[in-house]
Amino acid sequence: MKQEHSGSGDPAKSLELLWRRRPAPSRGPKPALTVDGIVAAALRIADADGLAAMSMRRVADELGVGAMTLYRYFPGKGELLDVMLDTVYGDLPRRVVPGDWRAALDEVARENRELYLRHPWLLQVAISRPPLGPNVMAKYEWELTAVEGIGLTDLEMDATVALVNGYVHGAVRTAVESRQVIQRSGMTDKEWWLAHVPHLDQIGDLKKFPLSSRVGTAVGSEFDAPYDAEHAFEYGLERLLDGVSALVANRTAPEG
Amino acid sequence: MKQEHSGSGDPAKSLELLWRRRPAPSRGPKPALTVDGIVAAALRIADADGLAAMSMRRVADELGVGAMTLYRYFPGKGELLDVMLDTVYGDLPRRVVPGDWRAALDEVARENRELYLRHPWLLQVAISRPPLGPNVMAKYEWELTAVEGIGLTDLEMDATVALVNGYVHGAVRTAVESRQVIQRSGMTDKEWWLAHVPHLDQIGDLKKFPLSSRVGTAVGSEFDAPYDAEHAFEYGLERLLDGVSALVANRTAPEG
DNA sequence: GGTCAACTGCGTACACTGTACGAAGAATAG
DNA sequence: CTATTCTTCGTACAGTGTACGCAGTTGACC
Repeated sequence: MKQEHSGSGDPAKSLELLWRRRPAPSRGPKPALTVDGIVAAALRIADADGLAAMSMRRVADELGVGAMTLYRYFPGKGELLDVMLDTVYGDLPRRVVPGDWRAALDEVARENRELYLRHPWLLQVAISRPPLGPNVMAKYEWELTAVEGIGLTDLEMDATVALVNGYVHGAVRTAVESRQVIQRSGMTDKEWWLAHVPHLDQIGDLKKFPLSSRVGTAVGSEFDAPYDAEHAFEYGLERLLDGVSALVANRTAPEG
Repeated sequence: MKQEHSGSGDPAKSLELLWRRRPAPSRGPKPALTVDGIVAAALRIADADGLAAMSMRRVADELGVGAMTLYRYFPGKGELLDVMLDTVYGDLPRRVVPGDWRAALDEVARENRELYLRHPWLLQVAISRPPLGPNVMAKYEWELTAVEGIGLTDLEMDATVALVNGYVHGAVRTAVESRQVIQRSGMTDKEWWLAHVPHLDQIGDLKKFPLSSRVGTAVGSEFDAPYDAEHAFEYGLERLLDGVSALVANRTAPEG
């Protein structure tokens, strides 16, 4: 996959766009479009057909204008993506679970998971140096709230939130890739495995990989894809929170 | 980022390519290239300039042939990527640490990390349904060895290996993205943050995000990028293995 | 040795991409 | 009324993966 990148323009212009602070022009003709309208069209396309289908020409077509018209509203595609990101972050419920850090982190993980599942193209946008729009800021604040006041340092709070977010990203990416490959190929994972095994055994000698054969077969016969993804997510999240729990316990009673 | 996909051709052809079992043709002129030569050229480009730079035309140029010539050796770009993947997996040392599952899993994580750092383009290829070449098989076998015989079920073994691999993928992706964005923008994260804060405060009122301000400042002043990535990796891996540890302890002494 | 089938290399073409440039027209300030 | 600013958008450019078909080379068979 190719990564899609944010706009690298100057901070002032980007923040103006994200916070909708562009001063209305006085002199020329009235603009036919709005930033929100363009973003909505782009989101419709990305949600339905993926990020690869979201070209500037396609978005322009959706709005009934020429492709270059969009460049009057956004410096480039990167900035459009930035605003799309901040916009979908606005859909997070951001429920706060007070008094129970584990339940709160669990909620953070699940809301992020839902968001990725609703907008799979999010998995493909690079988010180091996120666009600092209102919803990106609110999301980070909400996530930190989950681990505030439980004895972690500021640095550990940030690392923990990043850890959970990274985990969710990876888990959903795997699940979505699996879902997409099933659709594209018209084969389940089990069918795919069964189509390969005979050739593989003849050409590469499966007996040289006893653990892979045993475990691979167990996984293939036990799981079908959606169930698998669901359980992998639950399994990993539990391990992760157990790990954080050990740290929190250590911070709460360090003189032991 | 756009995902790059594997070839979807029939298993026989793909496995033939991966295991180098293509019968040498008897009739026509001798081929001027070899599968290994093409893969080596493609790897040189991908390692140096990234996956986006690795176009069929560029690989062909590197070898001094026309673009379409490559299609005599690979059905398409996807299959070339498959063989590239299996090839770099061959560079893993695959050191076995006997008798200590935690050290063994740690080794798995670190070797995978090194591999991703050496070939960052690996982060962008989708690996659900990996190409079943000799090195892909050996890697999976080696990873399962780390968690064999410690009381986990076959399903838990697979889930644990997948969890560690997913974690490493995510951690390295974050680190590499950060490294790349610093290079492209010529700004460190701290400089970037300091360039945004004044505009952000004026336009969006930072006082509404007290935790973000506090933690963000702490992170910004304490870390520079490479140190940050290193520590984030260590921190997360420790949490993860602590979580697995809790499960293993539970399986070892379940009647407590 | 001649013939034919199989094989290799590769030029051209097609439908895409993001976006630089500049022309044509509309709205308003003076 | 004019000058300025602002809009829409056609055209162009350098890329992408790869389908198609042609020219030339080689070895197998008669």
